[in-house]
Amino acid sequence: MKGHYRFGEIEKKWQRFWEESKTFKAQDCDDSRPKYYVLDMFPYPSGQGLHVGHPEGYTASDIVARYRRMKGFNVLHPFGWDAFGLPAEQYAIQTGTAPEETTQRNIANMRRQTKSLGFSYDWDREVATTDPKYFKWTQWIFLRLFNSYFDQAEQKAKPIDQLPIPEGLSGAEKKKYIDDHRLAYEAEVPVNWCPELGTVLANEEVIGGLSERGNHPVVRKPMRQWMLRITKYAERLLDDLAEVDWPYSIKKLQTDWVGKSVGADVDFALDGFDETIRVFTTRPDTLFGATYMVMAPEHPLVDKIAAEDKKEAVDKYRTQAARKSDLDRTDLAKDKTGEPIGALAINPVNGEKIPIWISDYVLISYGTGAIMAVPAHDERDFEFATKFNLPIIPVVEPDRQTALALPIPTDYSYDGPIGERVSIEEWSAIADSIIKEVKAGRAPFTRPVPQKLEGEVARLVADDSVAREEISMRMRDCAIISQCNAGEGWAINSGQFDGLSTAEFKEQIADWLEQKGLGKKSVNYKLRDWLFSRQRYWGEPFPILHADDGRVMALSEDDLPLELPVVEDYRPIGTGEPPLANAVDWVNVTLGDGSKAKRETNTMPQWAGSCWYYLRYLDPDNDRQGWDPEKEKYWMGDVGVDLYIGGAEHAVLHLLYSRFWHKLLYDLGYVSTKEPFKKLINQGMILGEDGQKMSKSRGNVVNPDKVIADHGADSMRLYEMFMGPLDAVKPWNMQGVEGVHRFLQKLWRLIVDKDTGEIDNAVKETEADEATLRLLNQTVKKVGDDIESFGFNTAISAMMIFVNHLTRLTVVPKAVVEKLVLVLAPFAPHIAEELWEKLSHAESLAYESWPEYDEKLVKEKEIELAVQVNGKIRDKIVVAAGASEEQIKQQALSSGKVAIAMRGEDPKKIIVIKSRLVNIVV
RNA sequence: GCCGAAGUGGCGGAAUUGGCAGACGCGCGGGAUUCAAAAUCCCGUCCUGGCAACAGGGUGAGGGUUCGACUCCCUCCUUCGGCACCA
Repeated sequence: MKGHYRFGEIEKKWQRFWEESKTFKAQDCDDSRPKYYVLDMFPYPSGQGLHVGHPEGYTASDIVARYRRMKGFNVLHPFGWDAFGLPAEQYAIQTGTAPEETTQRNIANMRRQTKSLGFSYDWDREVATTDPKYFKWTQWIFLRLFNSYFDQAEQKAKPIDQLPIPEGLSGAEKKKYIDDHRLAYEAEVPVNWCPELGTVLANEEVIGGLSERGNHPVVRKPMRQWMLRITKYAERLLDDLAEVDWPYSIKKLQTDWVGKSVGADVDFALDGFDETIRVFTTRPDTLFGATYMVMAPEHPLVDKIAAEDKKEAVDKYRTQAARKSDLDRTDLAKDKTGEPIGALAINPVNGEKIPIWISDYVLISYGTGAIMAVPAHDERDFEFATKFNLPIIPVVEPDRQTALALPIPTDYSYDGPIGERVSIEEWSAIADSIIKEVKAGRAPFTRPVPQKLEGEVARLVADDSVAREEISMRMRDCAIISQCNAGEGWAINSGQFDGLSTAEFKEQIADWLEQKGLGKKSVNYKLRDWLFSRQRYWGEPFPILHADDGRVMALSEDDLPLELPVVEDYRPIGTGEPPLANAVDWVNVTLGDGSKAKRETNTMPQWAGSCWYYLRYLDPDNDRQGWDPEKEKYWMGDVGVDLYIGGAEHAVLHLLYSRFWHKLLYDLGYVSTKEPFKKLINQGMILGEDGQKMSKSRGNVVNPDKVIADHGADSMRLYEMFMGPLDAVKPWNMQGVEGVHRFLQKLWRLIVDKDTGEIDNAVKETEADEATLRLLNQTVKKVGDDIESFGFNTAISAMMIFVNHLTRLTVVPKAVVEKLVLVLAPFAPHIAEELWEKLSHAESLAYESWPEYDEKLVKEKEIELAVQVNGKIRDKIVVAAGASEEQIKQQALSSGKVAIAMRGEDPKKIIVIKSRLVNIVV
């Protein structure tokens, strides 16, 4: 049976052909064609190999790449390996196998798997982040960070030698000043230290305060770390999101991660001390409601101002708080803890003395590490105040709708120095007095009535709506006090500011504070500087030397790459020093002047290599530069990477870090766009056949090698695209693979004679009939449109419909199947090439023009319209495509079924939607 | 708790963005072919009633807007993903 669809042979044949002919080699700087850069998020080469989730994104990007080539674009479609990573290091610790070796083996296997799917990558541009020829430039970019500072006024990075240095600094001060402005700097920051394992753990390796492996306790321990000043770019990272075409949800995630809040810094004087405490608040309009102050336990001023008799309690609380990991803190979020420190702050707006507490719900790392607490209008402060019986003063009156939604107070009371004591028992008395006032003729108010009061007083003022309103006005403070209201509204209890809206108040109080020298407008971000060092072996070494005299020196560019030393033992040494500290010969360096220095023994995190790989693809073999500026200009053009496809798990960190590095490179003139990735698409996760996440322990992992062996790469590609929308989470179904495989079989049999393997006799050089021609044009249009809008599943469906149509014909016009083969090619390239060859074309179809369609032939000649009577379909009519509204009306009314449904009544209105339906309203 | 996405046949999913709900595929039922099977082809397949023509119901639940709602608005429920005291 010569003519069977032998996908195995065909796929190998064409993969070899593409590889040998370098069919997909991208031409640098070819100005004769528009460029198109399609990028996949490169994978970590794991020992598990490829899983079926990988080819989903890769197939989608490959379809676009192949489609764009046929549309005449010069396409850059590269691939590579994010090859540094923990698993290889863990394997090294367990077995002694060098991570380099493991990594090479895994890359070889995954490269084989990736190639077996027939993706049109330009393999000549393959990169691996672990290759010294690659990480030389990762280190080079680090040096750019180290040797740059951020000019606040111009909002951009500049070379450090342009940093203006204040007059009169000593040599040491000057050096410190410079170091304090570098975008890469060293700092003592707390990390997850596991004494038992003698190592530092990543956050995800710590579960409930214990190490993931071995369940040993983990503590926060300050250690010297490299940090990157990403926070300097916070504003630009937010602003430039407007320039990119990304899913809304990803933009939102990034926005929230940066976490900009606008508010004011306010200085509170201390009773009995010269110092002031600065707080940051987004609600300066609630200053009059600040009834106490909270400082983070770690706040440096605490020691100084704590009262003698409180010191012991304060110390105790601090040690407790220090022992909590970040996780513990959040676990205990519900139950607030704290300790008064016996000092008073003075509220600058009204001179009230308010107590100062410490509590771990205030973070030292955000804002100023101290807050003014406004329990009436902040959930956390409210919780704290009710627990510790602190006063609550409402200073914002919610609008009517919000007030109505507030539950009625039950038994809340407090004994604070400010504000009145309120309890449910007193309500009747208050209500009585209100009613008296109302009867005395006070003006009406538009306030809601607390429901619980209604029963008691409604009787008295049954027919007096004015009274009801008045009562509710008087009760509002009770309602507000009993419940925290974080919303906006109008100022009350706020002196001369009463009556202002929240927005107006914020404006005015900021000016007022500034005038009095008590505060100013201020902006804060959640974003923190990037902890950029790891105590690991398998990562990029820092190109940094620590001289014995304390100087920190960068290697010169000529000394790059700084390669990893060969070591015997991949474990960290017990002190917490990274494994590189074991490599004594590597670590110790004699400088040109004979003095000694030690190399940095931390390594860079996995993010480093993936931050800029899209640039290395532009010029992967360049050993003089990270990339050639001309090539960068050509491929990155005005918009950067045209299409970037990858998993949503990188929505925040990878994309944010990449954007940060790109902006630095932009500031220094190495790249020509503000943003690296113009359009971003996330592929959704593929679940196992049981609808669960694929995992070895569940035994529901689908092996791509097996799918390809059983059904072929084309079927695999087609199925992954046919499953549903690219970004949806969807379960695998092996019978679905067979379904698309049958489609390819059907197409094959349509064109190839099963005995001879030649073109089937039914395929003839002949004119297509009208219906076939119309469907062909519709299919070509649909497939093209769907590729452009990433609707691959419906594109495949359209091709299936067309193939089903063709199989019913006795004679199949050759020109028609040729176009079909061309539109199928991006999806199932192997079978398409084979059929194209059988249709007697000597050249690969990879650069064949995408078929044109004729808009006139896409349109139907006759259209079936649904006829509704009062919105219910009663009949269908067929009209000519160009029929007028009047003609359609007449034809609709002449239907017998319609007449019955109308029951003899006259049409009140007839709605005609051309090419859709007619609705007769009676 | 907050934020984001999504709920459509037995299953994956379509629906020109307010206009014939269920395209296409899977599965299932029936038939053809075959000594038989696989493969292939044809017919059927949202639910209820009916031999049928047909009638009624139907897109997580309830309400609303509209001649007309899977699509827009309000309330609620469920699932998935992210964040976690950020003042």
